Amino acid sequence: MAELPKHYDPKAIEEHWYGWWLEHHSFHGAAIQGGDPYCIVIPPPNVTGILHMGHALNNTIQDVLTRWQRMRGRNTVWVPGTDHAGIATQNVVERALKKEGQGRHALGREPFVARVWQWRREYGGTIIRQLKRLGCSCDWERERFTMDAGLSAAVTEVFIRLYNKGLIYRGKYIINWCPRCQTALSDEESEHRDTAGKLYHLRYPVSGVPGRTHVIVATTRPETMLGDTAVAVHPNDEHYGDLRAGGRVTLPILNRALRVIADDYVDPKFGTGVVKVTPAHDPNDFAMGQRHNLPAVDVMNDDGTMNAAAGPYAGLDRLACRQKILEDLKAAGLIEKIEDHQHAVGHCYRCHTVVEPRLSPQWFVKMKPLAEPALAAVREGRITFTPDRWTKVYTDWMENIRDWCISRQIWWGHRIPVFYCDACGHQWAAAGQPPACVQCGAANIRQDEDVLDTWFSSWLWPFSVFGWPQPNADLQFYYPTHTLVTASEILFFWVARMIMAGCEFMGDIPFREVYIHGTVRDDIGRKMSKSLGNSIDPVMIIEKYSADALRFSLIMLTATGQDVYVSEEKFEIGRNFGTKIWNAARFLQLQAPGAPPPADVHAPDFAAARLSADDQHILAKLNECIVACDDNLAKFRFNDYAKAVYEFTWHQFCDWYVEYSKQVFYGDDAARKAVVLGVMHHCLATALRLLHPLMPFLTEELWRGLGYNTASETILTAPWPTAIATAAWDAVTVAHVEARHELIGLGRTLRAENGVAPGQKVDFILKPVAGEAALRLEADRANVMSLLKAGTFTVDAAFTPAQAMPSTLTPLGTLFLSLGAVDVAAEREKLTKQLAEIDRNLGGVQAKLGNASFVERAPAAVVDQQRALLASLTEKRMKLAQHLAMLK
RNA sequence: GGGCGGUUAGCUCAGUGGUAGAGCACCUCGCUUACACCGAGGGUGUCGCAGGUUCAAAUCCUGCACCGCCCA
Repeated sequence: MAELPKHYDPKAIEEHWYGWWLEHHSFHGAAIQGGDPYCIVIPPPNVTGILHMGHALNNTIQDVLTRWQRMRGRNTVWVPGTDHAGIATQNVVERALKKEGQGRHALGREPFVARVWQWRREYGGTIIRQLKRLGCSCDWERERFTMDAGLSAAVTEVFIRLYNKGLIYRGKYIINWCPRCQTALSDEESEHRDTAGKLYHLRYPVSGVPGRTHVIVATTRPETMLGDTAVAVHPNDEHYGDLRAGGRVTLPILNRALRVIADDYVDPKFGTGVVKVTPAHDPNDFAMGQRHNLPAVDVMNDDGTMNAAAGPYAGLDRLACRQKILEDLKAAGLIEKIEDHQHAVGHCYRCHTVVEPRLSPQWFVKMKPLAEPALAAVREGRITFTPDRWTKVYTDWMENIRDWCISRQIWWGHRIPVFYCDACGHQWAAAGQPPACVQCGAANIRQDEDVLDTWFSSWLWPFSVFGWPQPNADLQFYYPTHTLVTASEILFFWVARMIMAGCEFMGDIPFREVYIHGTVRDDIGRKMSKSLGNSIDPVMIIEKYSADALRFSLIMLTATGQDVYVSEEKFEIGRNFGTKIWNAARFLQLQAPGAPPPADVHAPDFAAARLSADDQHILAKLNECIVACDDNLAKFRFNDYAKAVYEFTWHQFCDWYVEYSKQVFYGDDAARKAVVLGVMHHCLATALRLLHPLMPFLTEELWRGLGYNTASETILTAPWPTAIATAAWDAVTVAHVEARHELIGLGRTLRAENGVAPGQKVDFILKPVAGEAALRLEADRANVMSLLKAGTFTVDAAFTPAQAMPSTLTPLGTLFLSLGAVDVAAEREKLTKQLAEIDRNLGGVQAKLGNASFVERAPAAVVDQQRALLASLTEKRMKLAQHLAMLK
């Protein structure tokens, strides 16, 4: 096999292996293959979208889970697709039309929709291509789009069912209106932002009450006063008894008589205790209007300009109207005062225009009946959230759920399947295009003009992607899906609604566990956004650092459910790690050039007797790593999973085992070499599989490059490593190796402290502790000498330095550095410092053990641990004191 | 106004009762035949503040401050 180049070149390799996987349908699963299903449905990205870091994190996590479960042998399917993003996509196409000097109304509905389809064919595939570059192992043969025929049929079916059940109704209520998009929005689509505004205190003239010429009302939107039909006070507020008894309040400018009503909603302590009531432009005022039979006067047009009801202001934009009204009121002396006021203002989530609460005829879904089973599913633990704190957020929202406004006044989307008969007035819901009225047979019927909220199709995603309502084997097999991975932003928009839809239409939950990850932010904690210009483009990172590096770095940095701060340098973590593994593989390859790896790398028969202490140690560490990977993956602790592989590969395998192996490979014990080579191949083959979900490309390249592909051609379907139950190692031996690592570290410090040049060989003498240490160290001699760059390494239980020698205490004994000339004063100072540190610790331990209630109440194990600590500190202290005494 | 999250080494974050950790950055030395995208060594902390519980608190409880998010 060809020698690997010194640096990993990801570009060609990523494209090559992704192509290979696609060609071999490696990501595809189907019910017919049987087995244990594991399914994830992607949160469908917006078809107009381009990949950002949030997508990169979200999809890397899904890919990690998918690849992990696939390797574990489950029948795994990750269903990808996009949503049609009604408002966003329509906006994009309208902008394009505008450039051509055209508008959608001039074009007409059908040609416009055709134009959107054309746009989607040309540009709608961007994010899908980007997901492929990220390495996502989605089952692309199942790619879906919410406007596809099948998914559209699901939408219609669901609408009709709910309609016939009486859960969909049309009515005039206050909704959030975006004057720019000219459509209604759901409550969730109106984003509240704290905005610095003004609170205008206005005087409304009063007559018929002695001593009262006016009342003062306060508002943040003075232009809405034109729609006022009452003023309200609290029923128990004595200040306004007179007003309620016989006062007449007049609306300035329009000179409309306003009713005076008493309603609990009014907070008598806020402002003057009088509020203006505008039933057509405020949800609370609307509710009051209902209670008191107030007329509702709508003063605005769809585009945010004032209509005829606004009298002299008709035709003005709402904000221009506000200015003009304020001028007029000021001239009339009707402004009491104007205060600065912070308040939350709704903004359109697509175009960020200030949303207008407005009375409008719209379609709604009655949510309470749907929420109950969905709430039960979570309360009973059939669906779990990770992190758990989201459970409460979910249940709070569900308990206070409000009806869902599902109609949109746009053209791109699923048209509401409701038909009206102009002849008999009948209204009904039906699929397709009915030729005539189902009641009177008249032919002049028309379909509702509105389309549905995009989320009205997304909430069906976990079953519509499998062809529901058509019965089929895949739906049966993969539903309920297993894990849903998403960001918290769409918990209400999407996650909660999917649970409701699943319970209602499938009679079962859509998924079992929801993992909610954090938001990707820039390195000073700001959300990445185009307008701030602080976004890091994942594709640029892939170009520069590789997809594997992007994936590994992101995961390594993301603590479970916490936000992650990234900057470009962070991606060096993954790149460097990739290169490290690459070079470890090269090293291994160079030890047996041209030879295939041992046949049994995956299930080696390690005869314990032939394994050295270091062999046993690395196998024990590998086993710990497997356990940690499984444990952390099962708990969605992806960063700890990444760290476990990183720590094993870099620090255990490369730093210690590979270094140790050099002694063997440079020697001439062929049998030893064979064993070490076998252990190394086993470690690397295992580590590659553990790492594959995170770094799919590099691991595939090495899997084949090192010839591990005998049993499984692609690492994608290679069996996930399992922890070894019967230990091929001895715990005491493993502990000895750990202690020896410590000894070597301390020996290196001794060299550095005493100014020994890195390349210079120098003699060490160890006065071993009692027990097996001396014997074991004899066996380790070559190893210790090599890693300490020792000229000689003498183990001598009877050693007493004849002169001043630098020394250090190690778990295996006192290590002396043999130097010609020694800076005695410096050595004394060092040892004195160490002695002081030991005394400090000793003091703490003695205080604890001297405390009767500690010995009495603390668990025996803790007390024993402290006693052991006392013994070891005491011994260390004694030895240090002896050495110090000799330094004279 | 209600809720949630955060506050630990210069930075980003683990740690969730028993002697404070990682990665990065930084400093010193080294291009030693896997790797300078590297190796060896180094050191950092009143664990936001104030009380309380406990033999023992970064960790549990209460209150407060600041930062962020969600919902009104």
